[in-house]
Amino acid sequence: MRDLYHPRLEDVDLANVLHALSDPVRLEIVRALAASGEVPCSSLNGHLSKSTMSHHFKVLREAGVTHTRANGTKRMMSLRREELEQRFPGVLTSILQSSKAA
Amino acid sequence: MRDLYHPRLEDVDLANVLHALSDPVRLEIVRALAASGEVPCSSLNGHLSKSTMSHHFKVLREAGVTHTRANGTKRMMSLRREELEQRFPGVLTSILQSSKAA
DNA sequence: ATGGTTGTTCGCCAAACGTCGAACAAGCCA
DNA sequence: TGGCTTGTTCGACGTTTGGCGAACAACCAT
Repeated sequence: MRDLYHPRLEDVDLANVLHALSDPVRLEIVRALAASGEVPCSSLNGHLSKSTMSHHFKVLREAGVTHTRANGTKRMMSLRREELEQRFPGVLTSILQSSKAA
Repeated sequence: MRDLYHPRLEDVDLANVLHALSDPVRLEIVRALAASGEVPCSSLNGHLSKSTMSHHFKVLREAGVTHTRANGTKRMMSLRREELEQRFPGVLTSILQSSKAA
C-alpha cells in the first residue's frame, strides 16, 4: 500500500471539508469516529462494498477531516478534531451536534 | 417565471446544506449575503454567466440556505439565517466565521 | 510457504455537477 | 407599444462523483 497523504492543517480548505461532509455516507463515518475515537476501517463497513468505503475514507482523509495510520493489517482512522477546531472553530462541532438530531 | 420553491425549515437537510455551501462560488454568495443582508441577484454577478449564477441561486434556495422574493424585475435574495440557526445551531455562523479568514 | 484478513487501486459505468449561450418570461419606463 | 433590464429555463458539453468487482499489496498466523 502506498503512503497515505494527509494535508497539512494550513492547507486544509473549508469548501473541501464541507464537500467531504456533504455526503451522507461520509457524514455517518464522521459521526461514528466522533463517537468512538480511533477505530479500524473494518468497523465502519456498512452496506457498501469495501472499495466504495475505501474511496470515502480517501476523500475524508485528503480533505483533512480524518487521519489514518497503519496498524498491522488494519488501518486505524480518527478525526482530526482538535486540529479542525483550531482551523475552523466550531464548524465540525456544530455539524456533529446538528447531525445527531437528524 | 415560475414559482420559487423554498423548503420548509423542518425539511431542510444538513448534508444538503453542506453540499450547497461546499462550492466556492456559492460560499462566496453566502458570504456576501451575510455581509449585506437582502440584495438583488444582480449585485452578486461575478465573472460567471448569469445562467450559471442563476443555477447557484437555485441550489442555495432549494437547499434552504437562502430566500428569494420577486421585487419588480429584480429578485431579492437573503440568508435564512435565524431559521438555520434554529435548525442547525452554530453551523452557518461558524462556517461564515471561518470563511472570513480564508 | 500457504492461506486469511484488511484495505487500496484500477478500470468501468451511470448519474450528478458546473459551465455556457440561446431562448423565453416578467416587469418597468418612455 | 416597444425596448430595456433582470432572471429563469433549456439543451449541450465536459468533468467529477459514487458505485461496483477484480486484482493487487501488506501483514499476520499457522
